Amino acid sequence: MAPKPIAVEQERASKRRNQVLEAAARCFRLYGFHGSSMAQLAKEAGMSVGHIYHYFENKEAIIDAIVQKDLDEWLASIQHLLNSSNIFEDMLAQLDDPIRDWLDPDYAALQIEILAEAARNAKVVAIVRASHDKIRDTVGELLRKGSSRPLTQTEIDSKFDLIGALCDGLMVRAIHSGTLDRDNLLALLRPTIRFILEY
Amino acid sequence: MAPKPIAVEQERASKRRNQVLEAAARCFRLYGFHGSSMAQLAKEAGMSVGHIYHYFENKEAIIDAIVQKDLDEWLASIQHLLNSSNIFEDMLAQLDDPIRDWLDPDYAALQIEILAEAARNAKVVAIVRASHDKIRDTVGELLRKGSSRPLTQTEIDSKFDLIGALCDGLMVRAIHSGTLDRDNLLALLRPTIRFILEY
Amino acid sequence: MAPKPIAVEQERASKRRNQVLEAAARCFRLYGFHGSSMAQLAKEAGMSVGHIYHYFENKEAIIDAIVQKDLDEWLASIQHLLNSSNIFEDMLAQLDDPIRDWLDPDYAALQIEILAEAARNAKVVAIVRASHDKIRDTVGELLRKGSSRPLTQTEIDSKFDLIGALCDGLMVRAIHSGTLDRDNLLALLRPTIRFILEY
Amino acid sequence: MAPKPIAVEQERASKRRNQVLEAAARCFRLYGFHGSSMAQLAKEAGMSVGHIYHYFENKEAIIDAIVQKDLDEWLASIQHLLNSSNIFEDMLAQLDDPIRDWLDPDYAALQIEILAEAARNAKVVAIVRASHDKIRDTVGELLRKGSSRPLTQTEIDSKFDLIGALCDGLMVRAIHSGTLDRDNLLALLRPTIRFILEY
DNA sequence: TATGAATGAGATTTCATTCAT
DNA sequence: CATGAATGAAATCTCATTCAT
Repeated sequence: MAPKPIAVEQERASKRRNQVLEAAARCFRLYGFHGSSMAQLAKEAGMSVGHIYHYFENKEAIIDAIVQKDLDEWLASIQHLLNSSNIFEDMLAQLDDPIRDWLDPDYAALQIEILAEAARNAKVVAIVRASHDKIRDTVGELLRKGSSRPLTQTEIDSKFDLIGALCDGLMVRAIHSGTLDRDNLLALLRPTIRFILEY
Repeated sequence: MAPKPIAVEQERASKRRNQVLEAAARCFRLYGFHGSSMAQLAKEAGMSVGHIYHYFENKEAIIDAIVQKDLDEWLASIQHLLNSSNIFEDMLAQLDDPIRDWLDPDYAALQIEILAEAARNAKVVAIVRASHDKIRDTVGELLRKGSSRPLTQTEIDSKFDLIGALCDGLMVRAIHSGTLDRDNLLALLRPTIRFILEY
Repeated sequence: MAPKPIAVEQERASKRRNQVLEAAARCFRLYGFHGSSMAQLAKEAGMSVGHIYHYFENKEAIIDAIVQKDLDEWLASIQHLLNSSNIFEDMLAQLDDPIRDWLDPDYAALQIEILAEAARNAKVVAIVRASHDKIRDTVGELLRKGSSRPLTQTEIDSKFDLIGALCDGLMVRAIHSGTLDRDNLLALLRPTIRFILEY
Repeated sequence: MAPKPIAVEQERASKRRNQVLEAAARCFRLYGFHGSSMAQLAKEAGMSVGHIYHYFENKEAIIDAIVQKDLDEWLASIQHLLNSSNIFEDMLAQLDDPIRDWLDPDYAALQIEILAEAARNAKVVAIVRASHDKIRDTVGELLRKGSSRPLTQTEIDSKFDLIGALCDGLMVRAIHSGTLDRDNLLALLRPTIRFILEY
């Protein structure tokens, strides 16, 4: 019989790849990169161990793909602010959703896992830094556009890093605090970020 | 031969235990909990693999002890502020040293490793939370003492969490940013913390 | 559509089979029987993995076919000497070409691979021995025809085995000597073979 | 309790290493380097799989050691001829034992396995060539000493290679001939080698 | 005829832990 | 107190073979 059209094949392959990535994300969240075995990934993905290797060269490649995907989504989520006419107010107004993510232990667990891997794995740290640089550029532009006065590059950098540190830090505390009171936190977070933005 | 006095024996044992913990800390910083083998720990500690099991029940116990030790040192490092007469000013003045730690990639790597483990390991998260609660109490008292007006518990909590998030977040960024400009950062960090303290 | 004539079909099939065998020979030379995967063979043959199984029952069958083919070619290459009127002189005069083969590392590698397989694989050793017996018969006849005096069967056998050993041995040395000086070797090889022939 | 004397430990370790090598030689003879699994080696050596890795870095290291050991024994077996006063006659007289080895299918199988590996494995070919060069030097000296007339280096080389080819070739034929008549073969081999030696 | 997705067994290697000495 | 030989389970990865299309 004739082989199927290429487009159909590719779509199918891409679906399978995603199937693996989603299974991997679940496993990695629960057990970490090195705590998740290929056998677990395979079971979770509903696929044989060997077949995963049709889509990914090795386990490392799955980790890389997960990290890349996660950062891409992050980057995409701030792009729309570039078109805002009142950037700072929009940022502050839309703080709720990201905060929900950062304080979600599942989400936080994967972020921390990525960080821990980045601390020792050259390939992963390269991926993280490349994305981070893009985010820095994007947010830098947001800060410049939204500011009421001209900012030097070092001012932009320190504002970016401090706001970033607040976000990352909340994520960290989502893990080691028993429970955080989100509303209570937001009540102080908002004025603090405004303070930094307008400093 | 006459048996040695018990006190001497115990001191010796305690020394050996620390020898292991210090070796473990070095390994864990470099390779992570799961990337460090017992053989590596033994080599680094100048001791046989089997002998480590005289001092620690298993690898897990070493991890627990490292985590506990790290948090104890953290806690100890803020105790002296309780006796200060001008708490906020002292805190801000003494920000340099901790910042140096947080931005040190080696130090940061171990903290992240602990966090990642805490995200999945019930015993470790219990240790971290117990210490965290003590720190929360101590810092809470500092905030109460140092504040110019009476604070509600929720106010104290949010201030603590936000300042804590800033610290933790800087550590995170020490890993995924290439290099951070410490002085530039401090120039904005100090007023931001002051803002939170005095809010 | 009308089915194609059977002969055409068969010729096509035979072509495809050879395509696989030639690809296999290339792979086996480079990586050995067990170092070549079916995926490699398929790629080299410009054919899908699954399709190879239309022409060969399994990998073993490909190995068998390669071995058979190689020996058949060997056998064919000495047939024409049977018609020679001056057998020994023709043999000695035509020594150059086979020597070139035996000293060619690529050629030698496949022969050794076949031998190594024969040492452990009953089917392969059977194929090799069957061919070997035919070669023994053919060369035996050459020796009888070319000899100036009547030879006993044991004399023929030992002459055959010793000349054969010289050829096989040169091949072996092509692998483990860095480089052999072919001309230098021929200068002594020719009189030695003549010595054996005329003994 | 006090640790044992180092010498005793080392002897024990060396014994264990040999235990592995002997088991490996048996397996490799029967199933080849790549046909023998670490599990088989372990079983044959009466040792757990993991423990083999205390003595050898990996499977490759075992192969290398086997190859080296085999060649060392070969080299040792010809050293005593250097002290002979009638080298050629001694060589011819002592031909029986080596011939027995070369025609032993078990012995031959391992040699062929080594060759096949050498044809593709850079490390193994280096080991083989290094030993081969030593053998060439030793035999070269034997040829020079035993010869009745002065020999050029190229003459020595071709004599060495041709005699070597005869030996290697007999080994090859031990595998692919059903059975060889050793006495019959020797009756022709001896004069042939004498012919080469005295050419 | 032709594809390549899919499987699952098996290979090498690592490592926490135990135990005889 | 001290060693490191020894185990065995589990991890990653490869590959011959099958099968739906």
